[in-house]
Amino acid sequence: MAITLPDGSVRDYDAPTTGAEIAASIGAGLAKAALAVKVDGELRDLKRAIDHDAALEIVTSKSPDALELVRHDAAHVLAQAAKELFPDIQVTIGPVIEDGFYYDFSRSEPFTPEDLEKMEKRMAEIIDRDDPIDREVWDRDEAAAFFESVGESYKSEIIRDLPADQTITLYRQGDWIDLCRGPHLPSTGKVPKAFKLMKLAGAYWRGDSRNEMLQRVYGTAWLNKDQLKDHLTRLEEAEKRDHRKLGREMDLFHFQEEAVGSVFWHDKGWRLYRTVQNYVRRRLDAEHYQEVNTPQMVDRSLWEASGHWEKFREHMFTAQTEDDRIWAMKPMNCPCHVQIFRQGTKSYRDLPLRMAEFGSCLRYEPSGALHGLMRVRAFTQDDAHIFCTEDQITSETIRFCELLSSIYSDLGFEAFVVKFSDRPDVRAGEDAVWDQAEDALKAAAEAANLDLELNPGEGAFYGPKLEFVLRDAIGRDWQCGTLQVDFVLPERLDATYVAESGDRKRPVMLHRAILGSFERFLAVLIEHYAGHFPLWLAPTQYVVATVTNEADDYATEVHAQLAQAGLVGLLDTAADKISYKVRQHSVGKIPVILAVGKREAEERTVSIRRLGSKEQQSLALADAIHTLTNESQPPA
RNA sequence: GCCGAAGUAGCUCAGGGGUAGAGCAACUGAUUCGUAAUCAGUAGGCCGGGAGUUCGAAUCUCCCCUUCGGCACCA
Repeated sequence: MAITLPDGSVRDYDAPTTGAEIAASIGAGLAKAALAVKVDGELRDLKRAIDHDAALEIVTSKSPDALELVRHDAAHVLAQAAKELFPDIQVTIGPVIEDGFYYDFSRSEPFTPEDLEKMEKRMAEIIDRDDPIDREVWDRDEAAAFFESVGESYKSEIIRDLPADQTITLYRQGDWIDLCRGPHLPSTGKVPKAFKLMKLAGAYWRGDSRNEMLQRVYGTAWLNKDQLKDHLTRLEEAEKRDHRKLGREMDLFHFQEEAVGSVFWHDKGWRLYRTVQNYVRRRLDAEHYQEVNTPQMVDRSLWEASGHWEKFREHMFTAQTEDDRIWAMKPMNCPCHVQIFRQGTKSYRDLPLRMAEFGSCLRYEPSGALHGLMRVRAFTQDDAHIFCTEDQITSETIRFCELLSSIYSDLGFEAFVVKFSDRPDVRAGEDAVWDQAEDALKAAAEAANLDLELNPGEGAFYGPKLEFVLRDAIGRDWQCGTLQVDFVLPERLDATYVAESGDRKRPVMLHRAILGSFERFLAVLIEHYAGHFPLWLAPTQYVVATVTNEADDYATEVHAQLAQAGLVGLLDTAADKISYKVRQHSVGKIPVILAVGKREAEERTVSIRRLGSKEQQSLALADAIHTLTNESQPPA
């Protein structure tokens, strides 16, 4: 039997053999380091028989697959530990996730943080035992009966639902046996002690809120302790830049109980908001969007016509007036934009018609969904609808993508990925219309040179969508932009235009947003920059701080000239030490500190210190104003 | 909405049936100083809200609200 190794060499073995034996025949070191094998590209247990010619690769901790194996085994060790400590629980599933794993258990009593510590300790003991992990193939019915007999009804339910042609495998480690597809490490001792149980949470069985709630234990697992430490450090860094914390510290906004899910924007936060909004408005103007503004409150009949009443009624704020009319606070802008489109007769010559609104919407989001600025009940979208012909979908998509990537880049985000979400189970419109919409959007995305990740079944109820997910400074992803093709709403709300032929036709609506909502985007922006905004975005751009009161007059003049040049900043003439002032304003994340003392006053210069730098630069006042004015100009 | 945890000064937190605490911030005064903390003093609280137990509740019990971590949801 010929086994081809990654370096191209071919070795001959008697069949059957195993990955473990092959590794041993190559070298004792490799045998020890081996975690699993790849047979013709398929990841397998080291101990599983190999009985045919194959390309083979020994997987060690250096392989890209190692982390996944280790995390998967850590999940199993957790399940074993939990079962040993709490024999009355049922185990369910425990997959690998980003940075680690989780395991869902069924138990009437909630786990406590102390239980978490116990489980972690027991996991270490199981690893020390170094129990061999062995694969067994079982008959389906026997396996289901077995799990039923030991009180593991979730496992037997999983088995019953597995596809008929799937081999049922169980893995035995020590006294514990679990249903699993594998592959696994050869023994529990191979799991590095570089894991940590992170948190407890509730999670629905099979992800369905109609099902019972299980108890989920989250863990993080790595190949070595250094990696674990790095991960924990990254989490601490993320916590420091949490927009809720920075929002308070930088005096940008607050929330309070009387207005759950709505933002109280303070002076500085609102300045940031306006800066971003004004920037986006200029970009839209340049792209020939019409900016409109539509009613906050609209009679329910419009939402019934659009289909939103039926689908989202319980998530809408409503008001009833003396005349018994029911009004809905608009949860979105599209139906209103169609009303503007319907005013007067539109011609094909009017298309594409790009209608934009900084649309303030209200949605009664479920209480558990609220999260700082990221998910609120009152928010403003940078919304627009492009009314166009089918032929224009491609060119409008390309145009939009160019605008979007340019705006992201100006705002400091260079990387983003695009997801394509197609028809959901519950939807409006005929399948033929969906075919048409999906094909059109996909073709347009291809024409725009986008690399698409597929996101099946995640489209809006009226059409497929592209989702633009940007990556922030510490590698986290945030969905912000969207582009959705809609053939349904123009039909429902009876939007038409007169075609070249003189016939009335339905326009296509492209729903699109770049930031998504200002609230959410500003949260992302705050966290991306960790509050250290570039000058054009910073709500307070500079502070003029005196070294002694002898420089007060000059400092006042510097401040006045900067303000005259359009910059926003502070004057600090308090009788404190300059080092104290530097600290105060650095903590306040003011990007530029201009220190002026006797020397500067005499020479008519300023000493500039940038946030995050210990360097100082002495510049003539006029040059400093010139430099800072240039730097504070928005990109467009 | 569901599971779990938490709400004490502006912030971070201690206290745990018998008069409400600290550090930082704030305010007042002094300090005139060269790039991340000068000194002293003052003020600040219905201990998230409501009910109950008790001679007495910030503390114990119940209900509610909000926040946090997840799940579900996200037009």
